[in-house]
Amino acid sequence: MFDNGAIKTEAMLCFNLYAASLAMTRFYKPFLEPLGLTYPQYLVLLSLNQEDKQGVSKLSNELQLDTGTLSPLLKRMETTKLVKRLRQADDERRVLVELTELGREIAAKAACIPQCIAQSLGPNFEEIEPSRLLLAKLRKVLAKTVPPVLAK
Amino acid sequence: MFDNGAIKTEAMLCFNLYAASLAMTRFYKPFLEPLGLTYPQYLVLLSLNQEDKQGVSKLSNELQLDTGTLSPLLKRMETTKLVKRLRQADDERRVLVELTELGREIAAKAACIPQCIAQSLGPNFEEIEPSRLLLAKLRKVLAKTVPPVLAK
DNA sequence: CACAATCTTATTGCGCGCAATTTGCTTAAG
DNA sequence: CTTAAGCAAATTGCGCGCAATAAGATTGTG
Repeated sequence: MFDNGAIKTEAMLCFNLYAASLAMTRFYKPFLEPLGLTYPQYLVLLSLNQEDKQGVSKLSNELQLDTGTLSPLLKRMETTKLVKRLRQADDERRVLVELTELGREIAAKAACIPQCIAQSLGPNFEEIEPSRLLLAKLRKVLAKTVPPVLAK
Repeated sequence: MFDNGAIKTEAMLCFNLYAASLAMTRFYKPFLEPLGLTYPQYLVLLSLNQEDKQGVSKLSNELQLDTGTLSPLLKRMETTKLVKRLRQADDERRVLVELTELGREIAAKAACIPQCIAQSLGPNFEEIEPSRLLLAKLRKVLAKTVPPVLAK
């Protein structure tokens, strides 16, 4: 109707990114719930299935989540028997996170979810998937660009 | 080195979306903090600046956040004097959210942030911005696709 | 009018994200 | 050996997201 000159959230990259990410997490939920997983737990499981016995800081670096997020998350995954946490013998500061047998089973079941998602979205998925490369680039650029308010 | 056949998070659309969204929110933080805003509060402010006196459910629909998120968020924005909440006279169920004078001032200051971000990212931004349309599409497709596990 | 069904918002509870601080361990320097 | 500096993980505190539930207002039906 009228346009008061204000920015439309719809027209902003950041809002569409934010809303799309939340929508994706919601979409995964019915797939993950039967497996007793939350979305970030699912990512941890995948990362460990790809490379087991990572330290907390390795996972932190891999998934770009800090220890304030990961520590309690891993504790919960330990109580649900998905992982074990063990102190590294030669450096007791480090904690290695290892998949249990159950963890590997759940990871195996979870492995097909991305294809399920893709299939659910049908031809739309083919159209959208190429944004993955742009998002990977965006994520890296954002991570390494110095916040300019602080620069100098 | 070795590839055990497991999925790489790096290769997944959903992970890149998730990580990029978090990275974007982090990137916004130093711009928003001086204004006393969090990222979702910033979105609410923009939405109200675009159209004032929206009901809670209108905002919910606009930003795709539910009332469990918005109710306490709006309450916090009321205590920081950014908005006022008033019951609609002819339907007391409804709550209209209105920008205060301060709210409009902060919204005005916040309006230039996207350009600041774009400028900070330099030529990378031009490369990445086109993903906005794909993300908008993704968000809509995800919202209206019936979760297939539940379908039938 | 009575009263059930519906609608709108608020509340509760839990799991993130993340800044700031703390704890325990390791290494470096005197 | 001692002590300071640095590192890895955990804890604390707060603000989301969101499911589930509740509370209050309105509408529809008899």
